[in-house]
Amino acid sequence: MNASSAAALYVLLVDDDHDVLAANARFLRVSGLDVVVADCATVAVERLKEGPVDAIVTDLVMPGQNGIEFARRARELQPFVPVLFFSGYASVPDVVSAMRLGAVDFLEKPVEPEHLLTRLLALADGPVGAAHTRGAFDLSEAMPFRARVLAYERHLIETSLAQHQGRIADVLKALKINRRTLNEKMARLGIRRDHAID
Amino acid sequence: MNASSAAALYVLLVDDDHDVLAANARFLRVSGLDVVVADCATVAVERLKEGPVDAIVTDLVMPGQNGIEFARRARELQPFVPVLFFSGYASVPDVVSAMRLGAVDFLEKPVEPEHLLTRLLALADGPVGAAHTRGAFDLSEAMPFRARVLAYERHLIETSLAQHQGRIADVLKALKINRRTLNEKMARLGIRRDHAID
DNA sequence: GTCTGGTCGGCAAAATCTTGCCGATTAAGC
DNA sequence: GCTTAATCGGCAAGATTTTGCCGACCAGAC
Repeated sequence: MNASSAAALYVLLVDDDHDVLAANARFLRVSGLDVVVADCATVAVERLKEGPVDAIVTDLVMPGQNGIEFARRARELQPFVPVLFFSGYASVPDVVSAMRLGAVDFLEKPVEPEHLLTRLLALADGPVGAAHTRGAFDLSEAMPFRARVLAYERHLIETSLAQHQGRIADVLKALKINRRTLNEKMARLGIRRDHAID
Repeated sequence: MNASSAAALYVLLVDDDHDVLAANARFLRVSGLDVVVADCATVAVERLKEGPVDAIVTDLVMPGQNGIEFARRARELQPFVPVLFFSGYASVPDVVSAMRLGAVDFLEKPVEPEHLLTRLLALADGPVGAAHTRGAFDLSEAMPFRARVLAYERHLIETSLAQHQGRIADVLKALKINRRTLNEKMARLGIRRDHAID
């Protein structure tokens, strides 16, 4: 929460450009964060093996192992660490890959230190990787409990229905649910079994 | 709807460019999918209100409501539907927003119909981005319906509890649920509100 | 035509869940 | 000690949901 006290964020900063790396590291440090740097994926991985960090900030494009590869490796070592990418040449597919891999953010180069700091601090309060760690389900406070549960029921049924090409009998077995109950729910939730034959 | 032929994917295609819309729709149809189109977010939302679709493919940039806004709205109506964006002017932040919102994919314009089809079919078998888009909920078929719904309820409650530092009163408001009911559920599900001080 | 497998929906009893009312408990303040 | 705010849980009337039983449909097989 507060970057002032002893609970400073411990950040691993990875960038192959030494000047940028140093500059950013310095800025973050004077801003109260604990920063450890690495100029390539290999070094960064070594660093991760030593112990947990609160966040990883890495360039996407680096000689040797690229950011995505590195992030994948990092996830193996520390499954829940938030990874924040930045890149000057990010293509849409790159960003998609990164986000799928669980990136919590993606900044564009040149990275403004203040901006980076803001994002990092944001990680601190807001339930971090919430977005992907938890799924698109607990979208904010928007929907009331009841509605969400119903939505989930609908999802389960529709999914199972699709998975079994709409054969009720199979869905029944898969979901271990009473036929009458399933029928009732489908009626209530307005689920039609379009998924016809195949 | 079209229940005659196959267990076709039922796709909602949204694009303000009528020509592109028509062309893509045609291609997908001859490829065996069921397609319903909309030339703006408003129409698309109306369509969603009518019933579930298997996937939504939408342009990111549209007059009126943009794709992100639309996706958010769509999620309220159908929380689990996979949303696939495409855009020709996607900026990195756009892609980040989209992915955070649970997009399963992001294509660049011009969209090659074959490519789009491939991505859509990919959704069909292996719930692709499932891991994070959907959360740990519709994992295996293992658990029976009842159990899964309960697990989801538990998740919702625990999440909200954590989000409000264990203050029941706040959870009540957030989830719009009766206090007595929440208490009952917590007792039934064996949820304790440990979440002490921070 | 007749039979069979897969589905539906009406009905009603049984099982559950929801919720208002009320008193109890605990921690913090006055 | 007394008061207030935040929670809990017992109880019971109501509201909903779940299910078994039964008859009906429809499509394909015989």
